[in-house]
Amino acid sequence: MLEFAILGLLKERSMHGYQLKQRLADALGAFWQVSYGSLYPALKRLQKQGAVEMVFPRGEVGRRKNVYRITEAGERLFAELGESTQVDSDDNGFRVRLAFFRHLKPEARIGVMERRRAILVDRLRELKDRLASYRERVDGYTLSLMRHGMDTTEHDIRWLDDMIQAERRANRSGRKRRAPGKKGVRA
Amino acid sequence: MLEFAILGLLKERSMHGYQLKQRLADALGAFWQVSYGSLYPALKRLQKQGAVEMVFPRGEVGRRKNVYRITEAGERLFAELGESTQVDSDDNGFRVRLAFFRHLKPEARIGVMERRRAILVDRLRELKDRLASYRERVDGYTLSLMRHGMDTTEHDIRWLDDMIQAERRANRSGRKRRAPGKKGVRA
DNA sequence: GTTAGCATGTAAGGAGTTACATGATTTT
DNA sequence: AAAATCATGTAACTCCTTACATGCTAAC
Repeated sequence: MLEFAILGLLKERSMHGYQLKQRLADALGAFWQVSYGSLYPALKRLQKQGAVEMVFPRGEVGRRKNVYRITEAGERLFAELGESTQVDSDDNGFRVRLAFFRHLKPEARIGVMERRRAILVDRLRELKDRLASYRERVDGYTLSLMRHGMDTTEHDIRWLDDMIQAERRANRSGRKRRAPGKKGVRA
Repeated sequence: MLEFAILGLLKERSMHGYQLKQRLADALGAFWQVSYGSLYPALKRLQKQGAVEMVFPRGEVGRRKNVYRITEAGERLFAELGESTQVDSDDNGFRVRLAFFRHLKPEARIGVMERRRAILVDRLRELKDRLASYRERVDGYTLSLMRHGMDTTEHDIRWLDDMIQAERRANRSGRKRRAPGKKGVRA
């Protein structure tokens, strides 16, 4: 997830680690805080893999700032991670991918959203089933937890439906157009 | 979190690992799936700490089933973990605690919910601030993510408020339910 | 001239997962 | 007798965190 986010940020422009953390906080700070202890090792891993490369060979400008640029291999890795089914059931995993959706192909976007939707529908059914069979046996707190979980999941599904619909509309009209309008995503 | 959940289940009745996993799936399966690869080692750790003990010295009844019982030390550990501020910002951490709220003292319950509320209020402010300052610069997907995050967080806060209120009402009125000293919990 | 912020990194550890490995018991 | 499910466990790994350690640079 972190490597995907790093690549997504570097697709916009080359940056150094410190900047990456700040930009990550801008878009996802409310849900996900990354520490340097995971960020810098992740950058090194990506460099070793050849997905990113350093723009200045450490120390060129006098200031110790390691600016990284995404490579061709990195672009491929980004696309691969963005469509990976490995993180579909991870709530935050979906948020992170959504934050970089603009860099995914429209078909990939719809695929990710529909897989996510299927997982939420499963979760909803699971909650409904449990609630139906345990209603008498569970305490009020657990009941409240389940009911709130159902509400939230239903809300999430409606949100996804709106986004899927908007995406399809955008794809049908004007094949070259980018993301749905800034105001038009939610009804 | 896992150790807290195990202790919470064992407070109700003694069980073996396999049963623990099933019961965990009953209450929290929609949010949290635990694997045996973490469950069994956790039980061993708890046993080594003296928080749980085996009821049958392995193999007594012929059947290889390790039934665990919570100890006095385990009860103390449960209460400590239930009030720990270490997991307040973890969404699932709160759900797990809620599922065992009935075993916490009323003051502890209110404390946990109010700390959770404060974190959600922070998250909401963070989202509002980011949205206000980045509205023009972020793409439609990120915008939608932030707006949906705000909606969800507001919904969660209202839910918490209802629960806090209900808890306070219950504490003020029904003080006579359930004496604090339960001695016959064994067996 | 010292505090705050910029910038990078490592070591140890936490809290899990997946895959593997085994065997007993119940159901069909 | 085969298949399903019950039951326990380990090894290797993932992906992150916290705490530590360093030094530069801008601002007050």
